[in-house]
Amino acid sequence: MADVKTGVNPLFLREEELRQGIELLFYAYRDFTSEPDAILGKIGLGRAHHRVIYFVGRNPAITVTELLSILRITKQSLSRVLSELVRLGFVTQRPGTRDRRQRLLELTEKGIDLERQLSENQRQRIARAYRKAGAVAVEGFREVMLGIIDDEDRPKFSARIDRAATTKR
Amino acid sequence: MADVKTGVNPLFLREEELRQGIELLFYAYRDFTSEPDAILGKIGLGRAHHRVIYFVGRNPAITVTELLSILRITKQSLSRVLSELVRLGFVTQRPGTRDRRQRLLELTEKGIDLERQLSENQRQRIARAYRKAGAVAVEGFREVMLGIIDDEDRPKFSARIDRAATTKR
DNA sequence: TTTTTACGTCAGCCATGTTGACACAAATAT
DNA sequence: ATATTTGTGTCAACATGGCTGACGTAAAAA
Repeated sequence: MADVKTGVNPLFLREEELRQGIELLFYAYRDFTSEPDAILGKIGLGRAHHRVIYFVGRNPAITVTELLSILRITKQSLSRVLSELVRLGFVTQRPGTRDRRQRLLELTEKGIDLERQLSENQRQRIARAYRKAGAVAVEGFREVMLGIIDDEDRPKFSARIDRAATTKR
Repeated sequence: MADVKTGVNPLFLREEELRQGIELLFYAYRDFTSEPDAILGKIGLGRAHHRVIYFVGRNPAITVTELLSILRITKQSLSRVLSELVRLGFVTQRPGTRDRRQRLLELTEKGIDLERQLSENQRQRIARAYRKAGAVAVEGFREVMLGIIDDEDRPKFSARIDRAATTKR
């Protein structure tokens, strides 16, 4: 508030800039999730289902523990959603070969279809934004987003490594 | 999948790029909200309270209707959270002067303190990311994020206009 | 053989969203 | 002047998706 009076404090601009960053994240996430949510709503599913379908599709044969570490929710919370998806035939489970306690998760055809439909929307939104902003801006976007993300998850965005090489099934 | 076999399909890279965009948003938002959530949890509040406190702090004398249009939730949902904040002394309401049906919302000292504490965390996260990425990247980040946001909310990010000039109280 | 790990389940609670219905005062339109 | 619309609030009921705590089982690892 003192900044308003002085009018020349560079910290005011900085604060304003940072608040814009906060708001960009809020609005982008709000709009980014709204359409898939609407599609999901029609078939009695929610955003939590979307996340599971997305990450299982993205990481075929992912284990429950790995999925939990991505989502950062409890196994009880995941269980509810995951067992619904299995029951409804979107996801299959099969025991791991080296470790038979594991349940490796995969999308069924039906699951792949739904995943496509949901993320198509989001991909289009991103594609539109990327196209409009241009390659340099996209690189800047990536850098800033990576800086916002906790260190431990950044490696996920390095030139994509075959997960089979780093995790044992 | 066909892309994997051909190995040279440029659409594969594009798909990968877009999926990375999706994931950047997921992880960034997850990490961006987790620390404020923890602070709020200790005093018995949640993310919904944070959003209200944030936008009331950002837009002093905002009306309930305006707040609803930002948050895109129902008035019943807002009511629960807002009346708690008023009851706990974080937010005050006063009737509008030109329109006495309105309840103009403002943060109390206590509300300002909490807002500071919560968004300080987020500002620091953004500041760190901005610093690391540099000015050009930040501009790219802004452009892409604006492209992701629905058209109608983009004007909010133009060189900040005095709200008093565009909305009547 | 003991301990740890991966996974699951039951039960209950909380936060935050929804819809629908009703109410009232104030502003606006006819 | 009266009728309608708008801004706000409230009650009630329900859904989703988090959480904790407790307990169980099979398989892997020590």
